[in-house]
Amino acid sequence: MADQISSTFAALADPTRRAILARLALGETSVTELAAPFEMSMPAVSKHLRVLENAGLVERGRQAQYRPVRLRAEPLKQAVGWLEEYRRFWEESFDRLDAYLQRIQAEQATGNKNATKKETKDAGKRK
Amino acid sequence: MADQISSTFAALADPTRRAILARLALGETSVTELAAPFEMSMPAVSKHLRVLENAGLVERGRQAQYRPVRLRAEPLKQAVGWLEEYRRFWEESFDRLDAYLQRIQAEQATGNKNATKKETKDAGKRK
DNA sequence: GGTGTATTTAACTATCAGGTTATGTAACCT
DNA sequence: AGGTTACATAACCTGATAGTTAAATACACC
Repeated sequence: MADQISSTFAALADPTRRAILARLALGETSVTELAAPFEMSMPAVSKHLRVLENAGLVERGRQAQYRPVRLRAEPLKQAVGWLEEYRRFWEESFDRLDAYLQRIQAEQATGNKNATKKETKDAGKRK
Repeated sequence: MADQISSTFAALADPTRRAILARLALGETSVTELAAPFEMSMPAVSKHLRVLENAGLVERGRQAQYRPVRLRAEPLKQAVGWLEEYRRFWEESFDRLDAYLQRIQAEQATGNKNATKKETKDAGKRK
């Protein structure tokens, strides 16, 4: 089995599974109800649920014939933690030209040395 | 081809690719240097880069024989946006019992209304 | 105890992902 | 021009994913 964060991201890579999680955010429900919106057989949904369960993103209960499914969001926390490391990169809001300009500017200013470290002085300038 | 967010998550689901992105956060570099830490052939790394590129997570330049690779973090923004929708779920810091207690409390308070039409009476009873 | 409902498991198929080796291509370096 | 360096592409293999239909299981209800 893969590491936790890999299986979390893998689970999230499928639109059906993301839709299932979105539904579960409204509250625990049955497999049949989860399956209803999809043009897909029940066993297919059952498999998606298994993937989500293996990733720790859902838990399953037992209640009469029903096996209620419930969201477990903890793994998402870890995923967001990983992504946050990159926040500064997208917050620099750069398109390619900006990036290029910033880079050569930085290079000229510092005599190069750490040209890839980005200096991004006026990153907020877009438009 | 899949939607943007699916291919972003799919790209992030592989540890090699996450390591590549982590390296790129330190600055743009060559394919060979990216490949160095891995026990894997160059073509394998090349494929990973292709996946990252298709997901919009890297850009590639051309500089003599080198084809420098550079991080593009914008798609991560969207991914984190999706995840943020679930933040409240993991911040509620709940184990299953907590979740159960919160749910019945809410149900009692609101006269049931959004109990997922299932009443989930003793859902917290695992074992 | 048989029937209906909810869901899983099994068996199968097709496609995709990640790896390999071998070969091709483009730019640099005498 | 010929060799080396840096990389990509092609062809191939293997295992995992995503779906299917059909059968099995579990419980509720009469």
